[in-house]
Amino acid sequence: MDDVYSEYAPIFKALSDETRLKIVDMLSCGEMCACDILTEFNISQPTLSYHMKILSDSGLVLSKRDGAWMKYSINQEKSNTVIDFLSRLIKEKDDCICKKYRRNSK
Amino acid sequence: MDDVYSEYAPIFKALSDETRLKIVDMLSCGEMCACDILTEFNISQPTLSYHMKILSDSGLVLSKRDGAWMKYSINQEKSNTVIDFLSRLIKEKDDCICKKYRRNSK
DNA sequence: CTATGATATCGATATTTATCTATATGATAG
DNA sequence: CTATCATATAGATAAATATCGATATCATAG
Repeated sequence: MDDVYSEYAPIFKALSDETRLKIVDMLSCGEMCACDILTEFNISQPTLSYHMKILSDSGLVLSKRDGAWMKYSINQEKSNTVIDFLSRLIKEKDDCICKKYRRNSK
Repeated sequence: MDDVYSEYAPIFKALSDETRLKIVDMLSCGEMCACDILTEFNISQPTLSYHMKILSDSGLVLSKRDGAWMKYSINQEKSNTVIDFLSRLIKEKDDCICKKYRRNSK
């Protein structure tokens, strides 16, 4: 019902860290393996693995194993739903929650 | 330079909490005062004040004093820059950081 | 002025987050 | 098989976050 908020809050949390934002940007041209992503940051391998898990769990990033490597890529569909959600969130809409708090509603 | 990431990370952090997402939604039809927002949540007045500060600091929400009340509203321009940022982030682009990590680049 | 209502700040605290080192697991090459 | 490379998990920890009750500030009505 109004659990769109609890659905999207963790996705924005995934985007709320500069390292993860940069990773998403790095993936925007196509898939990369963890080892190549790692070279760009001054973080340990477990820390990168932690960030990739958060991005994967959020649905924004897809992962697949390719032999010894993990290949990561952007989930464009999911990402677009986030953009749509945010676009709608900030705009007045017919079925808007905010009508509830204004005159001649209810 | 690549501090777009550190510029936007705190904005997504502001959006990473269900209470704050709902507040933004409530503001989407126009301004509301803190006291009216508060009635919709089971949180204390100081907690709401804390959330409103995070939203205001992020730039997503504007605040102005109106007598004893604080009136909050969405900063549509700022919000649109966030949507644009996210749209660009997930898409391939000419000046993309990800080119750096691929053949015949540098 | 002063009482009241609205909001902000302070101090404390439980929880969550980001990070590390050490270690385990998984895959492949020889 | 076993050594090696890539990744994940476990355990520890410092820092950040969300929350509260108590109190301070600010604005207005009387």
